[in-house]
Amino acid sequence: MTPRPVAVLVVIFTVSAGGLQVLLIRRSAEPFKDALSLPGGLLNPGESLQDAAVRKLDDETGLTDVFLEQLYTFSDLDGRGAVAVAYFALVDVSATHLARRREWLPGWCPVQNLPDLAFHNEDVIDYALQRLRAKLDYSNVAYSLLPEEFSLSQLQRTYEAIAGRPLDKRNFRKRILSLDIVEPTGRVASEGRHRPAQLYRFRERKPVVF
Amino acid sequence: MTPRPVAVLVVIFTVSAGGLQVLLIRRSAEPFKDALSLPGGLLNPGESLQDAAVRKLDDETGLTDVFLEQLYTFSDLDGRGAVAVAYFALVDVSATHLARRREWLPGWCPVQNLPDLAFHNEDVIDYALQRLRAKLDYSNVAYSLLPEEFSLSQLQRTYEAIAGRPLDKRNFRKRILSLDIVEPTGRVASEGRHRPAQLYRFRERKPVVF
DNA sequence: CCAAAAGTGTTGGCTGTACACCCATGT
DNA sequence: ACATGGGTGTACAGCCAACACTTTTGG
Repeated sequence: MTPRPVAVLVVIFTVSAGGLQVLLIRRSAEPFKDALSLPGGLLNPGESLQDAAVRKLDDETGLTDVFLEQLYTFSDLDGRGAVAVAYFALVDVSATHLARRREWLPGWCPVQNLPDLAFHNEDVIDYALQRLRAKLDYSNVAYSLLPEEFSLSQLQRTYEAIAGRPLDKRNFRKRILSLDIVEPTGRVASEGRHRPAQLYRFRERKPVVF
Repeated sequence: MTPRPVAVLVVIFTVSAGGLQVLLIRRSAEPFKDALSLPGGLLNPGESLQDAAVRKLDDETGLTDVFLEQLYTFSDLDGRGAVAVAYFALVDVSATHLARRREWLPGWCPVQNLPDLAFHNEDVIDYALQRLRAKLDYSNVAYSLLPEEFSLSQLQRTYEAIAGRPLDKRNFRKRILSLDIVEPTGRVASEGRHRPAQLYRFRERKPVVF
């Protein structure tokens, strides 16, 4: 048993409906048939871990050019044998095209009140959430959760959904602007029936650490 | 090739001779026979990743109760096929008993001026060093690099060896003491031919984050 | 004119950094 | 007596958190 099955798991987060959501699928095979779990699967021959994670993410969301990072490698999720390398990804819900399978559809689930999941996948999600919260404080990862153009209020709502608590508006804007990770586009958003908002975009659409 | 060989690698750091050192071995088998590399090996049947890393660490140093953390999982170190899960460990050099094999002995090598290593192991060490430097700033990991009792000057030298730059003595002491991670033992060190130093010990001999 | 969200500054506390001298010991 | 490392305090600057009102728009 020295050569072992190697799988990748992907924790795909998005912010939607004011909350942080994670993508779950319904398993169509044993073990844990019909239980909910994270998307994942075995490596193809010759495939690297990163490639497998990108492939899985693409399968489920149709996206490839988003934040995707290795999280942790588990060897005890199925009790024995298999090694599972977990990744986590951040996607803009408005850009995703969820897979439409004959079997149970994948769907978004709020990270508050997760149901019971196969293979202790709750632990994997908890770990990913910790990492995401930490990275929010010292990197621009949120670029991958929003459309190209967005208002500072939208950005703040995204941060609040992840942090799980309200943030002070003036302090938030001061901090984001002083970090110089976003720039105004010159355009304004007329969406909503309220005062139009200045739109911004991230200077870099790839991970940057402060 | 879906089931794959799974190996663990261990980056074992210590501070000695005023510098940060890493444990290297000389390979006795192909590929890269006779090249230097990190210690590592395949998982035994039924063994978890953590268990394999602990076993490897014990093989090389005789230590088991030290800081050991998963680092990253590589799938391209040997060009193809094998998956290598890297761990990193911190040991007190005065407590280690290096393995004495018939083959080439393991030995400490300063992380400044590493030689060429098998399997791009330099990259693994660089990554581990980044992580170590980061953790030094927000955790008590240094507990695993020092004997039970130590002076604040010793602790400072340890921090300086890892950071790679001198630190201000008064600021260092203020910070460490205000973090409340160490406590005085009441004993003093008469070692050296100079003024005796107050000895301290870590309150927790396990990882704590600030 | 009302509801809803956008936008905007100041203050006080805390934290991190720079900086220099005296003391105890062994040789 | 001198060389070596141990031990100590202050002052300034930058950062973060708390806090409330005005403006613009659509309905």
